[in-house]
Order: sequence, then structure tokens, then C-alpha cells
Amino acid sequence: MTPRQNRTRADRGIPEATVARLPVYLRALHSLQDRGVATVSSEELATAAGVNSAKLRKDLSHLGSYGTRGVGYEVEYLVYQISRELGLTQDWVVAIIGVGNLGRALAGYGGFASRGFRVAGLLDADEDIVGQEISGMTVEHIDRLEDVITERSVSIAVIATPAAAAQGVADRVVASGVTSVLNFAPVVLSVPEGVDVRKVDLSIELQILAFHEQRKAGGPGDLDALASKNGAPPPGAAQQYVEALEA
Amino acid sequence: MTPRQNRTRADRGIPEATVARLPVYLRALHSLQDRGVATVSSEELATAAGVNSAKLRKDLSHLGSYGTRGVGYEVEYLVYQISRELGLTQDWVVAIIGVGNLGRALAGYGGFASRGFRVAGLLDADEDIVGQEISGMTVEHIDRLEDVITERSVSIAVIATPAAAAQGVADRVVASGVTSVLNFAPVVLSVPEGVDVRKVDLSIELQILAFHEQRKAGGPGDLDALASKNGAPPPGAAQQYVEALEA
DNA sequence: TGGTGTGAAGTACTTCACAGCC
DNA sequence: GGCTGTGAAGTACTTCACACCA
Repeated sequence: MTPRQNRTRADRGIPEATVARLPVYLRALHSLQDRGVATVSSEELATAAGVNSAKLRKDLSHLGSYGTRGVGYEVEYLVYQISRELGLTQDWVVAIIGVGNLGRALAGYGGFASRGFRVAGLLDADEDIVGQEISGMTVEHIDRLEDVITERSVSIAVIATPAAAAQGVADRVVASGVTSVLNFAPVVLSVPEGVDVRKVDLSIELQILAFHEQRKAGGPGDLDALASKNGAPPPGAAQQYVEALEA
Repeated sequence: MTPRQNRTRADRGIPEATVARLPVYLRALHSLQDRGVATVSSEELATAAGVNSAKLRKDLSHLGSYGTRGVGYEVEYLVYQISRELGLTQDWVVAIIGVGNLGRALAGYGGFASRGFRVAGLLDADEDIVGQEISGMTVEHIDRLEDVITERSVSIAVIATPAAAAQGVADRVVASGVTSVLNFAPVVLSVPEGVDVRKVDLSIELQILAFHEQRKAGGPGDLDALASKNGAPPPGAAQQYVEALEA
């Protein structure tokens, strides 16, 4: 009966979907700023961000009333307001755990530093990798994980280890007080209430593309596919084919 | 008046949100398979996939009626059905454009091959990188892009170039007939109707984490923050502060 | 006049709760 | 008895359309 509260405590008012778009708006605004644009309408900004203008205005309205009717939004002011809302007016200390190909790419990724994210630690379990210099930082041994987190006040952990190691690392960073995790390992991490995990999974993105690609092809050119609601009946799919029709 | 159709043509029946979760279920199922589990309940599978069981059952019900009441789902059969639905029973040919740190990581990513994605080309504009051998493949010059796409029947393009190059590459792959793009460059690509673009953006994910992290900290320790719906009122925010209260 | 801000309407997704079947 | 499959109810998000105001 009682509607359950599924927003985290302090989210008062800003829908998750909006939060996910604010960084996109911010990027578009920065790019306008670079081009010396001082004022922008919701229509223009929406186009630059790849959304429609009504959505943009509704999103911005959750932050406050920062536009001018008949005119638009002042770029610089809006940049500031969104940055503040996202917490980018302060620096966030990040540690990257797992320095394989992906970890290396992340360590060198310019988009971090430029948005107030400071990589303060690279850690790996592989003795051959420990000690290597990557993007101006020395890779440390995973044994130092807890020390690095506490000493350097790391608040976001980026997990780029192999799948098998990820949960163990997650447990350790959480035990050390980290409550935000960006996970690149292809596993579902289980963490206590109050810890945020965001997941980036390359293979999942490709699979979603494959789904749509298959549909675009009109289902993979099999006659059976026309009757079934499934895309590509494999050889010998007769049985489940019948079941599909019953549904 | 007329409700507009915003699903792509052939999506008949499967919600986008469901499609996005099918790869997660598939991964959980594979892991069960590896452990020799033959049958699984919606409750167990849901836990392994990090969702609740009602959602899982609803999702699966869009594919067909593949479970047995009182028993659960046969793992192998379900793996097959989901794979088929996602189009993973066929191979997808992928080209990676941009072989910097990230492109390299992608080229070596095991999760591609194991899910029916075959990387058939690595391309870059940098003469120093062209000719290098990466994960058993030779990097080719970007000039060969169109040839590679047509000759090898590439159907998915992965763009891992710097932001400035991404739109140009997108235009070229689309002109060569590619209709599915996975974009790692931090820009909004504009593509014709019918082309699917999925975007992975590391910096956006971090910014979303930062937002929640800030909220967890109770807003950035400013007294005004308690009354305002914004996290950290800047100096001189009194005006919009009032407006916020009216909302 | 032109463009924001927002109630209201529409759509998509999630969760509940239980009938139905093994 | 236990677990799936699914209408119905609830929630979240999007889009419309226009009042309001610089």
C-alpha cells in the first residue's frame, strides 16, 4: 500500500533521467563557450545535446529558473549552475584498480581531469605491471589499496580488473569507505545499501546494437521468422516455434 | 492526437528496457551453465542478474513462455532463446576506428569474440600506428575505411577516435552502409534516421556518480543547502533561492 | 514578439498480487 | 506446494501546448 521510496535519501526533486542528461548539456555548453557563444535558446541547446527542447526545458527547470523568457539561457551561468548541481565545483579523487589495456586507457583519458576528477592511484595485482609508469603515475600493488584510499581520500573507485577479481576489489574499497564505484568488469557487483555502482559494459552495448540490427534486416532472412515474433529461428527450432505462436 | 510511434519499425513487442537487460540475463545464465546448473527459478536468476524477480519474469514473458510453472527455467534452453532474440546466433562483423589507448583495449577485449562479435578491422589516421600489430591484427589506414567495410561486410562500427574526428568517421561509415554505431567519442553524433547509435561515455558516468556522492555527503556542507533544493548555493544565490522555494 | 517554465495529458516501465499450471 | 505468466495498479518519464513575461 505505502508507495516505497526508491530514490536515495537526498535526491529531492531531480529525476534520475535528468541527472543522466545534465553532463550532456554541460558538454554542449562548454563547446558553445569555446565558440564564444554567450546566450543560447532551449531549441539550440537541445539540438546540440541531441534531445528535444521540451525535455531540455523541463530538465533545467528542476535546477531552478535560470533562463530568460524571450531570450534564452546565459551560457556561462548555466554551465556554473549545472556544474554545481553535479558536484563538479569540487574535486573528486579517483583510484583505478586494474591496469590492463582498459585501465591504461582510463588512466590516460583526458575527460577525467578536465571535469574535476583527479586520478590519485593506479593499482594492479600483477608484479610485472606494478612499478610501471603510466600517464605520469607509478602503478602500485593492490596490497596498498586500503592505504591509498584512506591516505589520499579516494571517493570514487574505478574497477577495471578481470571479472573474477572485481567482487573482491569492490568489497575492499567499500570496506575502506568508498561509496561510489564505476565498474567495467562484466559482473554484477553486490554492495551494501548506500553504495552506488554504475556499470559500463562494452559487450552489452554491442548486443543491444545487434538486436536492433537484426530487426532492421527484417529478421535474419528466414521465412519462419515472418510468422514467429522472434528474429532468427535456428536450424531445428520447430518446437519452440510452435510455442512462440501460442503466446 | 494520433499517438506517435517512436519504436523503430520492427521492435514489435519487446520494450527497449527489456532488450537492455537481456544481455545481463544471458551473462548470468552462462555463468550458471559453467557451474553445471540445469534449472533456475526466476528468483535465483533475478538475484544473479541484480534485478527483482517480477521484472525478470515480465521481461522473459516478452520472448515467449519458456519456463515451467512450479519448476523454473531450463538454463540451456533459455540461453538459446535469449541469444536468438538478441541475434547472437549469427556472427557480427565489427570494425574499430581509432586505435589509441581505448581502441587498443577494445581490440583486445575478450567479451567481443565470445559473444559472436568478430573484429575484422582496426583503422587509424596516425601513420605511426598504421601497420602496428594489435591483438593479432594489423592496423590499417583510415583511407581504407570504405573498402574494409564493404569487402568484409562490416555491420557494426566502433568509433574510438578523438572527439573532433568522430562525426567525420560516422558520416563515412554510414555512407558505406553501416547502420549500427557504438560511439566512445564524447560528442553527439548526428546520423540519418534508421541508423542506431549507442554511446559510452566514461566522463558522464563519473559525473553521475559525483552527483550522488555529493548528495550522500548531505550536499557540500553549506548551511543554505539545507533549505534550497540545490546542492551548493554559490555566493549570491539568494535570488534563485527564493524562486526555488516557490516551486 | 519570442522563448521560458509548467500544468496536464500521454507513454513507458515497474511492481504487485494472484490465477493457473506442473 | 511452488513457481511462472500476466492483468491491474502504481510510478517515472516524456511530450504537448500555452500562460506568462522579458
